[in-house]
Amino acid sequence: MPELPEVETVRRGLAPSMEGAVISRAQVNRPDLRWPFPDRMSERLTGARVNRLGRRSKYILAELDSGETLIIHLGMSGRMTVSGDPIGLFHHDHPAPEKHDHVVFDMDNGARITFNDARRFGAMDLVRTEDTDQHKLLAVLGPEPLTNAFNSDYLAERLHGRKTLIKAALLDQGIIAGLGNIYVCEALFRAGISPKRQAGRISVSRLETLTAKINDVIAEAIDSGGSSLKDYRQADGELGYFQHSFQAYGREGAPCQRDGCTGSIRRIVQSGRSSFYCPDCQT
DNA sequence: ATGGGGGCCTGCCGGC
DNA sequence: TGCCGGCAGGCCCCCA
Repeated sequence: MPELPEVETVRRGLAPSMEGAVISRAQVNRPDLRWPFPDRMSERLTGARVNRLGRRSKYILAELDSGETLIIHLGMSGRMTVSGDPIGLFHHDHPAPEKHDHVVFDMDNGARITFNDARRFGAMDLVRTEDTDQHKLLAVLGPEPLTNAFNSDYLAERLHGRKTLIKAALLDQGIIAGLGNIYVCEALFRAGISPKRQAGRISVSRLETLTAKINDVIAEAIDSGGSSLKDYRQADGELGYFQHSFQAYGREGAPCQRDGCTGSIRRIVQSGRSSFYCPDCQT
């Protein structure tokens, strides 16, 4: 599920309940997700105050006053939902536990944060906060959209000479961090670039367009997620990801929405993943 | 170095 | 109604 905009939406949803609050109880219901949890994770989290909730790419970073940072990845199916009342004005019961509730944090403000992940491709780890950037999972990440480091000069340099498909290159978190299959499809559609084009054979001017469209689609998706935050606390945890309307992703057979284009969206499989694109206007 | 493909898990959906 | 194959928004790791 979660690419950068969804993870940022989750972060914003959790922040009011977690920042400044102490984890009074950390319930860990199994020894691992994708990898084993760090040693004594529950003990290291219990009693710690969350100074700040940050994000790097698709990772949520909970900076603790213990000097450690909890790194959280949602994988494909991970969800983090809030129940209870962080303001403390009203009494709210917590919903009954559900299947795949693997980690549950009770905060000292009454909020409960539940990490649910059916497929268990998610992950959690603890790292000394000053070593966060050097963590194995984070050290290899490229720049994110919407930062100064991500620009067309950078992209041109990284793609120069690369024979891999542009679709695969944009999914490579070491080149650009935070994109997944959906937003790569959407950005390539907006830029009019075929997912089948070789990464190193795209003109600089088209890479400028691509850079701008990546930034646009990510910013719009974050805004869209943010606009649904008022519903964040609903019991079903629905974040409204799917309210975002896609122009290519998932629209196989549907007419292309680009002005003047009479083509229709096709689905092809590239390196085992679906790509949705318009063969008429993405070249 | 680069790239392609397998594998990790469970749930859901469509077809028979 | 039940079974089965295919598919899913991620990412590490192994191999050529």
